[in-house]
Amino acid sequence: MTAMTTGSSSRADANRRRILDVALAELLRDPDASMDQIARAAGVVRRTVYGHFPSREALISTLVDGAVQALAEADAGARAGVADPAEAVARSVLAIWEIADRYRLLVALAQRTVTVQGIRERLAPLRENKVRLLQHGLDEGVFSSPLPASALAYVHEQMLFAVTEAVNDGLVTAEEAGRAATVTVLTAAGVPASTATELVAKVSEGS
Amino acid sequence: MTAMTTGSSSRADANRRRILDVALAELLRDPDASMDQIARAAGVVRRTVYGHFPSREALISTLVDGAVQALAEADAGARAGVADPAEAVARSVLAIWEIADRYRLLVALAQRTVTVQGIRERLAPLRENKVRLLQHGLDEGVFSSPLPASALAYVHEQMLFAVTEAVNDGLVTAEEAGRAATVTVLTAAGVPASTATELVAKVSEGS
DNA sequence: ACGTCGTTGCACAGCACTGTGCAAGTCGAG
DNA sequence: CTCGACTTGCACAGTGCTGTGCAACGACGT
Repeated sequence: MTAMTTGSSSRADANRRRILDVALAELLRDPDASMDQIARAAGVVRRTVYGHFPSREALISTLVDGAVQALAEADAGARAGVADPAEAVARSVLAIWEIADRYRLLVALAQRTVTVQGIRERLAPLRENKVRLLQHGLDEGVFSSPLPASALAYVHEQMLFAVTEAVNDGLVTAEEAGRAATVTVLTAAGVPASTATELVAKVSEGS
Repeated sequence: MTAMTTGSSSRADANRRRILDVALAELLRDPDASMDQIARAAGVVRRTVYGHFPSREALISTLVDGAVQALAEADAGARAGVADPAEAVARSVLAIWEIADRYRLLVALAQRTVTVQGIRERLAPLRENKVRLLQHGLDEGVFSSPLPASALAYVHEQMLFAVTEAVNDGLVTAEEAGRAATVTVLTAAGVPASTATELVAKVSEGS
């Protein structure tokens, strides 16, 4: 009774994790990837996936929950106790960039309203935090933009996506991409290019 | 023989145009829209659509060709004979914004590699022009960015998409959106916010 | 050696969509 | 009115996916 279900469940758990991992990668490549594609990519038969997740919807839902949680933690942790909005944005973007995979999954899935309807809802609190931060910066004059904070949040999201795409196409090295994306996000928010560059250099030097 | 095929072909041509129009709108909403959805939205039976287009692929292809052509013409016309890179970008973005529908269709369809494989190829010349323009601006010092010109082009694309989304969600009025998007694109390219605002005001005053 | 649990392979029903064929309509031009 | 074209409604085969059932197989701890 000491290690009760340690039997084949270790192998089973490993399979479950691997299925989730490979599903993330596969859905990233094609948001409409079938259960068969995912199963084969995980080196497993389709029937086995249904042994772990009752439906495609459930699998994706698990993935989405994990992604949202990872993003929320990264974002919250990065800018805890940071007063300056510009620096908070910089830290936030750099932190989110580290787990851009999760982020892209959400963006990709959110565009098919069919699959999972509640992505935007589950992502809403995170987005609201970002909007508040941007608004704060606009109020203080640190940021400036013809767009309202809520729209600026969209721009920031898509910007991360664009830079990720650029990395995929080999236009930017993965190392530079995070800092470059952050600088671009800040300048798009109206922060002077020189200030943004300095800030990002300062913030990312401790990594 | 004077007006030969004027018979019911006028109605037929009208149908064909309406199918294309409504297909644009429908595929914008859901890039995986079925032939039946499109047909019903056009007030027609599915079988009729197949009377005009031999396959779903052909329909989409026609749509893509039209979109690419419209974009190329708008872009080329907008910046003909404009020397300053910043002004050229401003005019180009404003012009493209006017037909953002077509643009969004391409972006949306390009993300499913399954449907039409050659979108990026057909869009390539347009993108190359943009890259050259951005490079020119970087060389002259009008623009500044940690990203290379080719990656900046991606950022610009996604930015238009983000602002369009903001308009859809009612965060920005459609009137302001074009100018706001242009200013944001310019500032993201490193143009100081004040300069960008002035430039856009000047360029768009003649509309 | 044995039971348990995960895995496999196969088969099946159900669904949604594509593309085609065909007979019966409809509408406008001559 | 009548011809010719476009359109409609229906039926059909084919495909690819989901979710489920079931029997056989494998591995691992005891």
